[in-house]
Amino acid sequence: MSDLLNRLRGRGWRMTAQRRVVAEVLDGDHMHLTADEVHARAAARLPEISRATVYNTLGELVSLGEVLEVSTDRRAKRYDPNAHRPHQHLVCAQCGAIRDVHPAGNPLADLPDAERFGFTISNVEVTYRGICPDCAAA
Amino acid sequence: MSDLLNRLRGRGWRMTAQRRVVAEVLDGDHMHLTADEVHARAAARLPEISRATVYNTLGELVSLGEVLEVSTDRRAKRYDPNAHRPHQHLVCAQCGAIRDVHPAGNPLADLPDAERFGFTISNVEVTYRGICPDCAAA
DNA sequence: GCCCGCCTTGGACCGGGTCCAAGGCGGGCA
DNA sequence: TGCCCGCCTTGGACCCGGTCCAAGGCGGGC
Repeated sequence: MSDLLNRLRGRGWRMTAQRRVVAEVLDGDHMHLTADEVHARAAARLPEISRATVYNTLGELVSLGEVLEVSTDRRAKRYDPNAHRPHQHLVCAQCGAIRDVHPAGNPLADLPDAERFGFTISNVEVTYRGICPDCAAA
Repeated sequence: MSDLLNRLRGRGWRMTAQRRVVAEVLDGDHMHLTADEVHARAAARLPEISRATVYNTLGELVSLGEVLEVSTDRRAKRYDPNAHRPHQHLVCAQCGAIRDVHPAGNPLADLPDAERFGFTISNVEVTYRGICPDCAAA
């Protein structure tokens, strides 16, 4: 559980109360929180923590590859702690709920050479959109 | 060429100089312009046109299904006049260039039932990211 | 236990986008 | 052809997520 903290320490992170709290919020339950939601949860434990620090820390976690940034809409970015198994996202068009999903096969394989226009492709993002069971029932 | 204008008239659009100019800018060359770029090109022909009108008109074209909104980054939305043939996007991670691409097969087919969590999926967006030949050469 | 320099802070700022009330003008009808 | 209704346009204020900055705080190696 504090594997994450250990990895971070191992990478030379100066361990501050603020960083620990942010890392723990993300590691705690695997949701797709916005920066503001992370800030709110962190502030519940460490009331003085500032918005800027949360943004800084999230940015560092992203560039260390410990957390993924997800932009499924044009509202706030969301942070996905599930960075170690490749996956895509399924989003409810109505309530915005997000689920990690694992499509079969490699989505890159679907793009013929003639459609690559000489690009060196490194990454594919797939977003499935639809209505979740809860919204369908309502 | 003014097929677009005819369709819009047919749908009860009140045809104003502003709307005509915005529609023509988009219809003119098939790029992926931002709202501000559309505004700049429209203003070259109709200097008094306001930003608000460009946003309104783009929004209407999108909801009429004549233009697609593309959000490949967290900067400005882009508007894709190629709304009548389904396609995905290939984006240069360095310069931001965007190309329409047509993957083989239906990307939806790759998502097993067990990974759909009861959602009714209506739409899939795929973004391929990489380096374009120009940036690779530089 | 000290001290260097990385981290945190809060508040200003930014950019894309939306909203609004007031006035303009398209186009159906006579 | 001309009038008039009501849809469209305008510019400027506002919103929201995010970034930047200078000053002070504190982690942790020695």
